[in-house]
Amino acid sequence: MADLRGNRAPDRPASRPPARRRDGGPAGGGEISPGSGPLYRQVKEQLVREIAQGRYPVTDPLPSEQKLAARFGVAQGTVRRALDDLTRDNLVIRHQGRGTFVHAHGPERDRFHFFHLVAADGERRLPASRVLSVTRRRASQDEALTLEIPPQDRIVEIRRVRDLMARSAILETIVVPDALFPDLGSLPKTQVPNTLYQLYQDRFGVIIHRAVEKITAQAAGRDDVTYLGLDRGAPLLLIERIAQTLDGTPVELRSSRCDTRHLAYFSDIL
Amino acid sequence: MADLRGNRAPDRPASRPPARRRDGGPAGGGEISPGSGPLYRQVKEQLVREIAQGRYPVTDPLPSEQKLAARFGVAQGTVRRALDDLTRDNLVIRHQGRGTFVHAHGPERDRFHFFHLVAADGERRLPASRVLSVTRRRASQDEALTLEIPPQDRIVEIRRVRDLMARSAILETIVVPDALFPDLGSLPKTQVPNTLYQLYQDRFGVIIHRAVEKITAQAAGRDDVTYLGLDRGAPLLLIERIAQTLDGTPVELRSSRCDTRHLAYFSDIL
DNA sequence: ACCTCTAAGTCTTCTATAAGAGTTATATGA
DNA sequence: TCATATAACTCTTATAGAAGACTTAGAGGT
Repeated sequence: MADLRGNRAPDRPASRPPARRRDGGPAGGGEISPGSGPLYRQVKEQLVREIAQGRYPVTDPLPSEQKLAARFGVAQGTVRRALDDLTRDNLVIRHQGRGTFVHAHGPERDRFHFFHLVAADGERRLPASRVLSVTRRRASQDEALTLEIPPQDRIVEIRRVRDLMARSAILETIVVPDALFPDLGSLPKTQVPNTLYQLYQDRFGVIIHRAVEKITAQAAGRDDVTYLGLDRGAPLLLIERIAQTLDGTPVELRSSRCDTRHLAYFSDIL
Repeated sequence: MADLRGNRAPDRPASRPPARRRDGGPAGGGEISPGSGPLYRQVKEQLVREIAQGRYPVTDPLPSEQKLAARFGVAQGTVRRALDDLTRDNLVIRHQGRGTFVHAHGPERDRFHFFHLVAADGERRLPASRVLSVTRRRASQDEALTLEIPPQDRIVEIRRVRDLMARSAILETIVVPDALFPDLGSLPKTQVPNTLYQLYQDRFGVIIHRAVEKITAQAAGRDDVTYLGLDRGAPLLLIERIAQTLDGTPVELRSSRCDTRHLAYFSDIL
């Protein structure tokens, strides 16, 4: 495997990619053989596959542009084009002189990229968490449907309250498939870290790549009164998030009920 | 003006850019003269300036890569790098064989890029608008501050109700500086179009480029009861948007009060 | 003997250039 | 009117050198 250039002769000079153009003439119709479209896109898609299957640990770099170019049988610039695309898709991060790394989760990324709630004073801080419960149970019909797991499959549910500015501000319920996160359900409450995505990544090899959030206004119910100190029926913000991995598999359901008296959701439209 | 290559000799062959590397030797210190940083970034910044000042009407294309390369005295690939950046910043849109155009507003872009409210059934539709009033008045202190205009300056306020699925769903108040939008305040209610950003662009040459939205939950007040048919105190979503032009000048304040019983705000985190 | 600093070397990504291929619109002739 | 060139444009690929970061060998001090 490796060479993307299709069914040409395997006489690659190894040090200098041949000055080919495209596979197949301009008249040909199908061109389905080894992958169609621009070379750089084929390279990109192959790299996405490899990253998705966890081939490159976040601690050490991907093969260099030169190595990848040799492996795929294309020019270094073509690999570079693909890697640039991966960079703007937030899949990898590159450091001149050091190498290219799979973009890992950490406090920074979780705070700025995946956490959009900002205190009234404008300060962006990651809240402290107080875990209420960690339980293992069977998925509801809705949960199984959105997580794309068999009905009645086991899931792990984490409930927690997050404090912002010494105030209980967010009541959060997190649901993940038990199959993907073995032993997570047995984790003691005190051992659940604040930045869960980092845990998913470091302990279970699951990298959260994108998320979709649905935001509505709700009236405070019993739990909201208990844990957030809201009046019954007071307006609160409900954020329902579905988080996905690289290949689009939904792996986490998260509903956050927020007291927006001292808190707001911020969204940038670029 | 034009040539970005600094204070070199003006002996450019016009058809073939010289094979230079950088201005100044590696030992030199300052290098402040014509602009620092990579060439492609200088080209990009120059293009942003020209686009921001409305030099290229949205109807016809920018100069071709070759022309720009000749004008700036760089290679075509360098201009291309700059234009690619502008593409991913949503400033321009490119069509192979046709040309490069300033990315214009229209129903499509307004619907998918700047309108994040989606009906419960998942359908994405731009709502119909019913304009309540168009008035000219003096800016409040807050409004003047966020719009960065002199206090007490004149502004135009548009109030309207937007219907989604034959239901009054959004109560919207829009505030823009009168100075930037002459005669907008005199527009009859029936003449206010649905997609305002297209109007800003086509009639006033103001291109909205990015926006920041702050979302909170609120209790329904008197107006909400009147126009949205909500019960007093019922929870609703308040979206406060500040829209900016290319150069970051805030030009529009928009507050949308949404009945989220049949509507939700969607946010994609990529 | 051991530690510290320095400099060369090597490996990495970044920048700039070039040329040919593909796409689209327009002009031209049957 | 329709087919066919033709011109103008962007897109793709390739190559070379520059810039940055880490490794390692060696000098010099303690």
